[in-house]
Amino acid sequence: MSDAQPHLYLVDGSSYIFRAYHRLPPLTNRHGQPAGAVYGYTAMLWKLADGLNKADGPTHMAVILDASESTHRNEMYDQYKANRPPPPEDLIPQFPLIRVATRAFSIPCIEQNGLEADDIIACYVLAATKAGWKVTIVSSDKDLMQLIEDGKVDMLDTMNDRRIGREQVLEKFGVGPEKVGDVLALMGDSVDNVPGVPGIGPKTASQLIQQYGDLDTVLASTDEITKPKLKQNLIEHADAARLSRELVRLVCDAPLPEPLDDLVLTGIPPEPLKEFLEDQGFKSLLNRVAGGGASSGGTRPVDVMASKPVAAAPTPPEAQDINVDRSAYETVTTMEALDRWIAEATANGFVALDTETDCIDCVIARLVGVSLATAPNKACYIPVGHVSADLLSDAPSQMPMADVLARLKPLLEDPAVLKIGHNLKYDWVMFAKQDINVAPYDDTMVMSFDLDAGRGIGGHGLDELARAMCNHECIPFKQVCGTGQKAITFDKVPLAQATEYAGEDADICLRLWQRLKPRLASENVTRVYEMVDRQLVTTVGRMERRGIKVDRDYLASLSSEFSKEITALEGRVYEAAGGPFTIGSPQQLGSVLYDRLGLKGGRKGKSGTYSTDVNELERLAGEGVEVANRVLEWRQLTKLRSTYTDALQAQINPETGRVHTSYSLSGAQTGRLSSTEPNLQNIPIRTEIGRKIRDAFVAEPGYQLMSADYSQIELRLAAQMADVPQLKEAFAAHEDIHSMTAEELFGSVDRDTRGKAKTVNFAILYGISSWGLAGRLGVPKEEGAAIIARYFERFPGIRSYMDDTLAFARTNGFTRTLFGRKTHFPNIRAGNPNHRAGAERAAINAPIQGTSADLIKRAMNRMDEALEKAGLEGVRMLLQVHDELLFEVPDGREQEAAAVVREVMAKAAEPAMKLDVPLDVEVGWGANWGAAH
DNA sequence: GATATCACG
DNA sequence: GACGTACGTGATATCT
Repeated sequence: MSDAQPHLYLVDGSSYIFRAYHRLPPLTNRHGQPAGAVYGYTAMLWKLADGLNKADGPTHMAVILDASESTHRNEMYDQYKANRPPPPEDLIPQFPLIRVATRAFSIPCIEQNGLEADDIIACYVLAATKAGWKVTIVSSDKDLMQLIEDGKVDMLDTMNDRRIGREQVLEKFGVGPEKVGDVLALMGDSVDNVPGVPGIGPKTASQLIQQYGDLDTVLASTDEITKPKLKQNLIEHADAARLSRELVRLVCDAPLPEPLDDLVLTGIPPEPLKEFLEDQGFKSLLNRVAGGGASSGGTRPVDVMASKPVAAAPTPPEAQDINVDRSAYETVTTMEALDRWIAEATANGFVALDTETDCIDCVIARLVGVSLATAPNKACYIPVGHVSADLLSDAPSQMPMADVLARLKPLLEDPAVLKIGHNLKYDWVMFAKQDINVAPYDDTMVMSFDLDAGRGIGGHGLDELARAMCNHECIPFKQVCGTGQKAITFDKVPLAQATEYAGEDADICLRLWQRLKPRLASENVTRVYEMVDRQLVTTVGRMERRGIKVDRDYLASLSSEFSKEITALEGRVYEAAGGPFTIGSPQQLGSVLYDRLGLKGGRKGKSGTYSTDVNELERLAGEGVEVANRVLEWRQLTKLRSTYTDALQAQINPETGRVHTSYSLSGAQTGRLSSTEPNLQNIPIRTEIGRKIRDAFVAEPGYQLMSADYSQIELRLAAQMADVPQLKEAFAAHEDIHSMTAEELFGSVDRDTRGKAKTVNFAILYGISSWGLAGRLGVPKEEGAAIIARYFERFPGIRSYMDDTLAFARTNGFTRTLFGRKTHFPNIRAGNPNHRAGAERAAINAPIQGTSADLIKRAMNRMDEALEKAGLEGVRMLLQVHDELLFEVPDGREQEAAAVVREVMAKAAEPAMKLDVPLDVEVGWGANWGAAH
């Protein structure tokens, strides 16, 4: 390359690591320090340096960093960058590692007091172009776009591999690079706190500069401007605009800290690099060095493993056989024996435990026995509530429950003894009812969920895990208690059998813990386990115990109201159909509609039966088929009656008079909670008639129900994670996001375009297809495709977010949320394109839905303490519905409670993370849930 | 136990 | 270029 033109690559290191930090999972290095951004940075440098000797690759290279806090800009304007939040806590330790990484590549790392990285870059650009070199700036900072010159200087955004030249600048700003500074001066920059002119954003700024040529001319021509508000702002803030122009002007005449020729790139000496990669534990990169110097190949970020596994296993770790000897378990019926087990557990420092009860619902269940395990095959069962199996025999010999609990309490609350449970929420509530607060604890079900969500081993139940991880079959509950009519409760199970069953549960739980615990660190899920999900066990346990009051009489009257209407509707449907049939049977209904009445419609589904779902019925109704409407109404009312008004009454706990749902902590693969028996996360709200059900959820006398929900949280997170400036700015300005999208996509905002934009926004979150979108919007598929294309064009970050997420998922078999939660997608590499496409859509959605779940979980974990601190211990958090929390608040304390709740929810990401988008929370209250919205 | 439908975010 | 008609849940009724 002796006579080739030198090509200098200038890497904007500071801006890169911020973006890498937000875009990459929160990985840790071999020392357990956060290293996600460092990893991303290392992979990027590798890729760049690998371009040596390739067409348009670097011959010279340097990394530019910000050295000092204060520069000449602060002398001009003391508020410069004053609003900038401190970096996230787990990014701070990564800054120094950036220098270490750069040195490991033997690439110069340049910083200079009093100059920002942007200025140093400008100086080098000027010097290099004067010498006839080509320059590529590796950054996506819009300030640096001022430096672009066709054929001489371009920019490279390595996150999405995009080259930025004059054309791209024109596209973004509507003006060439030489005028970018004027546009920036008018629009200002909230991140750097460059004031700009109020009311002027990118659109107006660009238009003014296009019209008048430069900033000074704009400011001198205010009398030509017709819009009164704009004119006034330009006059009033002319000085701010001039100051802004100076703030965004890059210094390009400072002396170069290192001469140009010293930046030459001759190749990367392998030894220092190897040493660095080994120290960090970046195994996949290390393998490439070992393969022989700078090699080629993709540098997609892969999971950083601590010491053991080399790459993220696409399949779960293999099962390891265990030997279970149930005959070794002991039935404890004397104080002496109990004390022996307690001493053993205390000396051990940990103990696995399980409770047996007479009912699956922990709020009403009574304790029957407790099992403990201190080592494999070393388990015992302590019966406390067994009764005789029939009227003829006596109850088995056992200690009084009160005595046993009094002895167990110190152990269960001993801060030096870790209590290990499987789905410990259940056991925690059982003991909480006896005034025992089990702590500290681990939960093997939650661990399994955090490690293997979506991994295709089914659920995370003890029996399933024993099978998948240990090739062991647990005694089925059915075998002990029977099924159907003959089923008995556990208190009637003979002690010998009970001991084998219960002892096994504790024994297996302990073995699972021994296998799962070390994987948390090595597979980088410690953070989400410790900071989110483990704490949630007791948070949710407390909520389940509280329950929510339901007005039974009101539900009963709704029920009969619905019944009357249902009967009336049935009469009309039968009349139209020419005879009675089972409306609830889709088969019969289909045959009535399409065969007997001869309506036109399609077959659907493998079974070859007619589809009669809402879409079909609404289509028929639209064609004037009256009976379709009646069936729809009938469906709605029977659904409401059977699922809600009737079922809910039956769910009221006779002891508390309240409904206690059970939240599953490991039910939803994305990290959401799910609610069962009853499901309180799908109480109607979308239709007026359905909303009446919400009015049945009431507050105790002297209390109000207060609802607090995150506004548009998933779209906000999409804006954050995909790093879409327009969306982030719109949220920061509390604009209506669907209107803003409508403006961008269709050029105008009215009811129709806003509605379409809303659909498009959701489509994006769910992993879009042009067919699907077209179907939803009722437009031809070409138009659907065109809208998607326009969306990607207007919000380019979305495209790269999707590409990056899918590439990551394909490489690693899982995705991660901002807090590191993993969701696995075994089908992401499926041969069946249908399965694969499904996995891809789910993989695009999971980080967003999952991050939203992480956030509200963090808020929930902090809520009780925050309320207590504010003197609001009377406020009780009752329900969670994905982005909503429902509270019971003493009359008169609503305002105070709202303030605390809002604060905790809005700051849920902190201090681990500082989001660019605000998390707005809408709060309302009233006598019932319906009124609280 | 599978399938269809529909309630929610 | 084919693929398919949005992501995540749980409850109920009907029919096999």
